[in-house]
Order: sequence, then C-alpha cells, then structure tokens
Amino acid sequence: MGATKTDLFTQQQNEIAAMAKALAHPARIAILQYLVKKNACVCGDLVDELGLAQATTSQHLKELKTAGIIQGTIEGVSVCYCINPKVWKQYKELFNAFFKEVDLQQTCC
Amino acid sequence: MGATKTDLFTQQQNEIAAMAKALAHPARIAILQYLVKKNACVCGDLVDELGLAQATTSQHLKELKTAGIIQGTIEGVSVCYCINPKVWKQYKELFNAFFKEVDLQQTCC
DNA sequence: AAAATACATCGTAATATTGCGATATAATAA
DNA sequence: TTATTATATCGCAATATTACGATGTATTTT
Repeated sequence: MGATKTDLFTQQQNEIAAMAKALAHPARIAILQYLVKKNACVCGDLVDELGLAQATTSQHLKELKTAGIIQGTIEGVSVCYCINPKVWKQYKELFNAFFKEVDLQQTCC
Repeated sequence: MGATKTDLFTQQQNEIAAMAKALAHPARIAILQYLVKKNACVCGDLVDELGLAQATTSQHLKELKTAGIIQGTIEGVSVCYCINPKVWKQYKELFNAFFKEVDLQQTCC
C-alpha cells in the first residue's frame, strides 16, 4: 500500500487531484506567482528568490513542467521558464467548474 | 530534510499550497463532489461510494475536516458530513484570485 | 446489561515527496 | 581546447502520505 488507487476514481477526479498536487507546495506557488508577475521568463533568479538549493528548485520546476503549467526553452546557457497560457487557462476553468456556484447557503446537519 | 520549508514562503503561499494539498487526492475530490451533489450529508455511504476501506475513508474525511472544508456532526450512531459553505467560498475565492486574469496571450521565450 | 452499528484511531507497511550535495550535461567564453 | 556558467540528474536521508487490519469508543437496539 501507500500508492494512490487511481483506478477507483474517474479520470476527471484524478485530473483535478493531479492539478491540485502540482499546486500543493508553497515553492511551486511562489514560482508561479513570480512567473506571472515578471511575465517575461526568468530562471536562475528563482534560486535566489526562493532560498532553496539549486537542485531543489530545479526539481520543483520539473514538476510544474510535467504538470504542463509551465514551459522551458533553452536560451543560450540558461533556460527560460514561463507560464503555459493554454494549460493555465485549463487549470483555471477546471477549478472554476469544481467550485462553481452550488446551493451552499444553508449548513446541513 | 523531507519536510517542507514553510518559513521560506509567505503565509499566503503556504495557505494556497495547503488548500491545494487538501484537494490533491482523487478520493477527497470524490468526497467533495458527492457532498456537493447530495447536499444533505451522507457518510457511511462514502465507504461504498469510494471503494476504499473504512479506515482509509475516515482518514480522508479527517484531512478535509482539518482543512476546514467539510464539517461533521454526530447524528445518533453515525456522523453526518457536509461542506462548510464559508470555507468552500474561501477556497473558491483564493483559487479565483490566484488564477485571475493575467496577460497570458503571448508565450514568452 | 449485552449486542449491534457507525466511526475514529492505532500501528504498521508500502510508497511518495522534499531537500540537498555531488556530479553530469550542454552551451558560451577565454 | 579549456574554463566557466547554468541547469539537470543521481543518490541518499528525512519526512509525509496512502492504505488497511485491528481495536477503541460511543450511541442505539434488543
């Protein structure tokens, strides 16, 4: 045991959970906020910005890249990262749909 | 090592990450969707609904309760769970704010 | 009071995540 | 070609998560 039983759930449920997982670390939130703020893609700066080791920062970047929400392009000796607008929009819409107006004015029980 | 270095990040960043973490498992997404759908709070049903062991289901419920997004009330021999509308709204607003319209039409790099 | 029912919690095993130093890789600069 | 620079990956240790059986607890039935 220890591994998530993804087969018990719908693809949509697994997808939302995977998206949430990508956001489930403050360093990754900080990276995304930094990328949104700077718009242009900085990269080595993130190591200074976050205060985490280079290896750790690179690992978080990899996770965000695997999730699709950011993309990196080789720019000479360094790599330029930026938000993937298409996937960003997908995240936004999926979370919006999940939290969409529900009849929640009354507390049951 | 192994533990998240929360002190490196802002309270807001840690908060968003914590919220995302609560949603970062398909079983918890399934529980929330079920609660939203049924509105009225069912509970023992969740074990059948999810296909996970009773202990595991209870553990996921506990995490959602700790995150504040659901609440449980003792109802005779069983416990009635439901969405906490106030916290649900907070989640919704925080994610909305995070994903709010950003100038993302062009891909940099 | 004793049994039954519904959950919670404990203990434990398997696996995943976080973090970092060390090293590899790849591109530019000297 | 040989540094230098920037990033990625490897290997490892610490910790967290997921899952479940077993057991505890509290309420209702019998």
